[in-house]
Amino acid sequence: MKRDNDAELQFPDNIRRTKQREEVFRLLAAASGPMSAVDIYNQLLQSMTDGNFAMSTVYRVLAVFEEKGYVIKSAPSGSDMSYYEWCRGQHRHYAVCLKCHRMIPLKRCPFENAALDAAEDFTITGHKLELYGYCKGCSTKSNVYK
Amino acid sequence: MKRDNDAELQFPDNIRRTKQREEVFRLLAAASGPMSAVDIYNQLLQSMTDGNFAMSTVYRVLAVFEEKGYVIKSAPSGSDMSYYEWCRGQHRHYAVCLKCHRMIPLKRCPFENAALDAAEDFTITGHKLELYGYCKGCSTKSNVYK
DNA sequence: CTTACTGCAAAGGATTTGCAGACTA
DNA sequence: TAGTCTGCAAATCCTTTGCAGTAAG
Repeated sequence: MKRDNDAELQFPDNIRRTKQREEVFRLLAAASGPMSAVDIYNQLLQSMTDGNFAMSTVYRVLAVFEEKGYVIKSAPSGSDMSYYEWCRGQHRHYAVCLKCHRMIPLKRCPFENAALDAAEDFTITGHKLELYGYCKGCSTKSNVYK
Repeated sequence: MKRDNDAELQFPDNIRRTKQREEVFRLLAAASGPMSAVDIYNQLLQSMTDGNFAMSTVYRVLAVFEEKGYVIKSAPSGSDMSYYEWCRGQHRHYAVCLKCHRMIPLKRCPFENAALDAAEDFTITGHKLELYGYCKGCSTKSNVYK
């Protein structure tokens, strides 16, 4: 059931392998949604009982992955930091919970190949869609603010 | 032709009037698209020949406007700062130029009231859509990167 | 062995906050 | 006048960068 995401993902072979990069890759490959640099850093601190990890290394590794096109970086409204996701071929869209900030992937892109009569004189190369609201857990807790 | 945006916009009467707030309001009301706090600050420095304006005041005024629901704050991908727009009733979507970062408003929301079979167990309260690409001026300059 | 990568610490840029004085209602 | 708002400067938070040591190919 999780074969689509797990089994096929491999560390890219046009990037120098280091322990740090492999660790970041492993986390992103196993993640179900985008992670922040801090998320990654904290998880690495736990799993890495040996050497130390620097926050700056996380950012640098992510920058390399993004530059090579293996990682997508995004900054949802409401949160003031960036989130990173391993690129699994086709783009993804998310429903972002206004309370816990979890990003829940949509099952498909609501646009597909529909011709958008968007702005004139504009060459569209991509798009980003986020739905905002409350996830199952948060919507039942009733303390919905703003 | 510009009546829709200009003539009807008025300073909200449930907010204390100060010169600074009126100035920020005036700029946002006259703007054709979202402005950053720095944009606002710079324009204010020019028009305000008398007193001084503090960057922090701009942020505080914007925060009040947003809190009261008069201003929408957004953070497009590619830029690392937020943009603010006076809320004109219905929400807007934008085409964001990857080069000059201009945000060009779309003529209509591509969703309208279509039922999105989005994520299950998720209560949608809003959404955000951005198209990325190149505006007329930038696409003809051919130096398209990334 | 050479070049690229990492950890550490310090720097940067956008945004926020503490505080005393200024202004609105 | 009472309470809110502002300017200034310092502080935060996330992210980036300089530098010297370390590891990959």
